[in-house]
Order: sequence, then structure tokens, then C-alpha cells
Amino acid sequence: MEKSLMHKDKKPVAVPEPTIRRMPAYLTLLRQLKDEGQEFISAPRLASFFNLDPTQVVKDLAYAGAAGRPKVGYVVEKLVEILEEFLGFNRKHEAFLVGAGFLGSALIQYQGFREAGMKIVAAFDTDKKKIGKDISGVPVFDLAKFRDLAGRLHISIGIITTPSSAAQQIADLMVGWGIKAIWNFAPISIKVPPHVIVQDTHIYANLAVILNKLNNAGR
Amino acid sequence: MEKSLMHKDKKPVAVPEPTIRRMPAYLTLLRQLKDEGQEFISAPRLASFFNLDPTQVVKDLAYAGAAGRPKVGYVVEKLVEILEEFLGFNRKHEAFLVGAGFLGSALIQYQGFREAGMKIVAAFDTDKKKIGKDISGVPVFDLAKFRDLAGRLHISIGIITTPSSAAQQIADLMVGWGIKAIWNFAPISIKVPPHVIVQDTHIYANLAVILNKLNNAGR
DNA sequence: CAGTGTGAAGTTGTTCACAGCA
DNA sequence: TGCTGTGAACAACTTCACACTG
Repeated sequence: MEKSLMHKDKKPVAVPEPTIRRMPAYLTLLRQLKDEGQEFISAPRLASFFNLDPTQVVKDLAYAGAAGRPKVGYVVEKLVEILEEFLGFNRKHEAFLVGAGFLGSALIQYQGFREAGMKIVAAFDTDKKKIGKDISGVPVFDLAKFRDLAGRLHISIGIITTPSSAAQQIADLMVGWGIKAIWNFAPISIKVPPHVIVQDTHIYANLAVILNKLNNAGR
Repeated sequence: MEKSLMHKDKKPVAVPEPTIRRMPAYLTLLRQLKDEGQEFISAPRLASFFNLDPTQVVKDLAYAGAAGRPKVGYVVEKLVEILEEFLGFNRKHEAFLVGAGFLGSALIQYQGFREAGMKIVAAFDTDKKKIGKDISGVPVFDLAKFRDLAGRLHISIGIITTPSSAAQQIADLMVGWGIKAIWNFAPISIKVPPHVIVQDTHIYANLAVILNKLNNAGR
């Protein structure tokens, strides 16, 4: 498909991933400003909160479909709505989580996901000691029950917080059971068929960046 | 430690951040291959694990100072050493953590940081119910004690896992107390003087990417 | 010839420059 | 004047093309 020059169309243009990644940060701040009663916000001001170029912010907001008024800026409340809609944070997203260890438990208990509409509805593990318990109201099932429930509840997001050694195997199961997107926290890259979405979140990557900057600062 | 990319006596080439972020993933896999007794690994094969371009891997490894042999590839054991050294994962990095909630507790208990040489030596909170307890052997202190200990132990990394509302304030304190790098998990951007390193890890960003891909897959 | 190593080309994302607007 | 909005210049990163090597 060619890039259309018509600006009447809603969003035919592929949104750059960096833009997508910045949007939740905008939204968090904007919700706060809204709570504080701020009515308008300009792109340069918004940019200053994140050390970004003002034009960057203008373009990002344009991708979401927002329009501002010269000299005034954007209507905060409208912007919150637009971003929530664009990101899908105002819809309900149910997820299954496999691997009820420290990280898995933390994600389950993490209040913040509610702000993004995501809810972890069940957890799975192979550890008999964990099965049958619940974590902040989220039940931990035997991994063998995963298939059953996934089919019945039409869950589309699967979260992997197992050790690396189990991750690929769990991913394969998830694929077989119809999960559409996998959020992988294990520090390996998992392989899935092209129609399945994978998002790797490797915490080491961030640590590596920090240590690298620390090293470079020292000389 | 000579670097192959340094011709003459030029200043060290700045390593692209994407490269830094990929290196821990290489390292994790390479350690595994090493344990399995693999002696050599070629860039194309390594690349296939991560769905990367082989040239990308070659260049990344060159940045770390690794050299391979045509037709054979790289020596796994040597590569592990080089990457550990380059990333600093073979050195000890002590950190303080502020905010002993779910996320903070998970990070403290997360075994994996040991693989990167990082150790959280103390946690801090303002919640009287948490102060005095310990999490997997890591003591939770009153936030007021932070300064004392930071100065005495020469801790350079500060981890923020507080609610957003407290994050900037904690960052200011950390800066005042000589912390050199801040790893921020609160979903806001914090402001620090230029000599302090900040790494924001916003979990929402990853979720946003997933939801966006899910939405686009539906049309 | 299968792989390293590297300059060149291509692609993507960011910043600049400026027109238009209230 | 301060801001939006957008095409153009620029910078960063990735992929390609190919010389080289055992």
C-alpha cells in the first residue's frame, strides 16, 4: 500500500515504534495534569518533561490523531482520551501468566497495569507448592490446565516469567493454544510463527546500558 | 584490552546503544552454549537465534573487541569472557533500592541480577510496616538512613521503585547523596543534573507496543 | 565456499527551518 | 509572538555487497 497524502484518512500510516513507546509516558503525565485541573498543554512544555524535541512531540501526537491550536496547545482532557483510545488503554485486556516466581508475582500484584486496561486473570506454574494458592486474588493453576482455560476465555495475551530453560517450551504451548501475543520476560529470544506477536522485555538490556554509561563516565 | 576497532590512537568509538542492549542476550545464550560444551559459534548461527542480520552480529561482537576466524566463527569461551568484561558483568556492582513494594521486592529477590554482577545491598522505604524487616536477606531501612549508608559504602547505583509521585523527590535525594546512576522504574521521567546517568525502564512502553501490534493485526 | 570484516547504500527516526495561524 | 504542522536536512542504525581468508 502506498502512503496516502490524504489527511482525511484516520491512520493508514505505520506508527514508528519509538513513538508508540513514548505515548504511555505522555499519557501518564497528561492524566496527572488533568487531575490537577490543567486545561491546556503545549508541545514544547510537554517535551520539556521528557527532554524531547518539541517537534517530536507534535509529530507523536499527530500520529495518535490529536490536533492542537496555535499559541494555545492541546486540550489536556481531549488528549488523554485520544491517547487512551489510540493505545487501547481504555479497553480490557486479559492475560495469562506462566511462571509464578518472584517476577511473575510482582507483575500480578503490580497495580499499575490497571491504568493500561490489562488484567492478569490467571497464573500457571508446574511447582506443586504454588498450584492451588492465589496471589492477590489471582489463582495459580497447574500448567496442564492452561489449554482448557485459554480456549474458553479467549485470552489473547500470554506472559512468560519462567526461567530461560522453560521459555521456548511455554511459548510453543501458548502458540498451539491460540495466544495471539506473547510478552516474554525470560532473558532469551523465543521463536514463534510469524502470525504471533512477541515482545521481549529483557531487563538485562537496561542494566547493560547503565553499566556502560557508568564505565564511560569514569574516563 | 585492545579494541580491534581502534585504528591508530583514536578515542574509543562510541558503541551504539542498540548494540549494548543486544549484548546481554548474546551473553546469556553463549554461557548456555559454553555449558553445553560448544566450542565454536558463527555469527550467522548466533544471528538466527535472535532473528538478526548476521552482519549485525559481526559488528556488535567487533565493538566488544572480539575477533573470529573465517569459516569457523568465534571461540565460545573467549566470547563469553570478552562480553562479560565489556559489559562489566564480571565485576561487582552494588546498588540501593528505594521503594520496597511489589516491584522492588521482586527486583531484590530476582536471582538473575547475580549473572550481571549486580547486588542490591539495601532497600529503603517510608512505610513503618516494612522498615526493619528484610527481603531475602536484604534489609529494609528507613529512608532517612539512606544518606549515611550511601556515603559510607560508595554505592553508585540507585534504583527507584516508588510510586510516580515520590520518584522525583527520591531522585533529588539520590543526586544529593552522590549516586552516579539512577535506574528508574516509576512511570515518569525524572530530571537530574547532566553528570548523573538515568535509565528509565517504563514497563508500559512494552505493553503499548504489544497492544498496538494486536490492534494492527486485526485489520 | 562458509565465514569474517568493512565501506557503501538504504532505511528509519530525529531535528531543523519555516509557513500559517490566532 | 508562541504555537502547530510539515517538508527537508540530518543522524543513527541496519542491511547489502564484496574483498579477503583458511
